[in-house]
Amino acid sequence: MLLNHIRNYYPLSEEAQATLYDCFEQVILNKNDYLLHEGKICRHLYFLEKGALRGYYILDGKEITHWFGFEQDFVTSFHSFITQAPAVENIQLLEGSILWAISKEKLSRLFNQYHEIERLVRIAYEKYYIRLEERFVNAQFKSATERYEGLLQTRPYILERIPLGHIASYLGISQETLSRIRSRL
Amino acid sequence: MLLNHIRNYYPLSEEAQATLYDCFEQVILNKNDYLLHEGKICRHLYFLEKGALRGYYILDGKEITHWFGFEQDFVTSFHSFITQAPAVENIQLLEGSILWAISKEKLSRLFNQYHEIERLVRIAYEKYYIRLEERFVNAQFKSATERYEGLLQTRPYILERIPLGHIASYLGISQETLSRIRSRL
DNA sequence: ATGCTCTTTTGACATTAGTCAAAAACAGGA
DNA sequence: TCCTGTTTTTGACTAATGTCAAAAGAGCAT
Repeated sequence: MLLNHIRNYYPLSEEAQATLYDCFEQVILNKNDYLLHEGKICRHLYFLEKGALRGYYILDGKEITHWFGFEQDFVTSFHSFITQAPAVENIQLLEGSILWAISKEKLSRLFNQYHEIERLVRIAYEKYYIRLEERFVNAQFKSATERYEGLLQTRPYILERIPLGHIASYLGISQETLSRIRSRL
Repeated sequence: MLLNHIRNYYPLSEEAQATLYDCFEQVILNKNDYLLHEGKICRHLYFLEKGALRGYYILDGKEITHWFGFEQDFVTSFHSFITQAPAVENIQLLEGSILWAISKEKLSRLFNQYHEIERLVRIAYEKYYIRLEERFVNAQFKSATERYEGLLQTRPYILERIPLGHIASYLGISQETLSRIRSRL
């Protein structure tokens, strides 16, 4: 699954593909388990083979879910993973999941070994950056209703798999407001 | 200036530094000139030696300024530069400025030539990503007043150089609201 | 100083979204 | 089926922010 994903989406030589694949280790976790707790340093990047999870942090005593991960996503606490500083967020499983983990050290070694793997990650960052830019624009300049409609169009499956409370906080609105938006449509 | 900046902030071999530097060309523009118009493809990355500019797009007939660039920033329309699709945003000079431009083709050639330059850009993306993540969290989960106070603390110079209307839209609030927040503090 | 333009502030009112509390709907286990 | 805990919806009220219009202030050329 992971190997297929790499093969299909990333233009790597056979050798680099195999070496990359060998660096991942399988992790299996249950619903409500934590992949990362606030305050810990996130030392791994994960590929999510099956399942769902969320990143959230606490603001004014409330949980703010700021991203979800699903099948075929690479996930981590980017801030902590990049800086190796303690995480401000928690990563929690929303469903029982199968993941594949690679440590930051292994990844760095791969960068030295294969220019093409570092390129791949550079390009992956470009894509992540663009997506985050879109979300940023949505967050700051679109109304709650528009954000909800956008989510409906681009990732409707989220609405079926995730409790409304998490989705409301992901959209940056209260659960009551989300409920009212839905009843209006 | 550009060369110094590269020397000071990026760990490159002398050879790579020199080659990189040679790929930039100076651009001088006046206040209110445009570096990029909506609909055009952005083919260059710029280093801003002196001056100030903003990226904005039109939403519901209004200009939305979503970023500013100042001295020593690398700027471009990231979305268009990365995807080579027509830009949705405009980049406009807020002051007469001195810039240095490098084309996407030249940069790609440098990536092939020097692994270390591609690494540098990969790392730069990590930094940009983290900053954008912070702005995103601010936009979605902080109040207008908190966003203004944050700007005051982290980049007070913006407030002296940029008209309030642009700043309000950068903060995602109306100019009137910004004016009222300021009078309260 | 005068007039012109652009920027910033103020006022009155409308709209959006948040909060708190309670009711309704749903889901899973005994 | 009934109970229990969780999720979702509804109601009443409040707070934050937006909109439109007008006034005040600043900068600059004449």
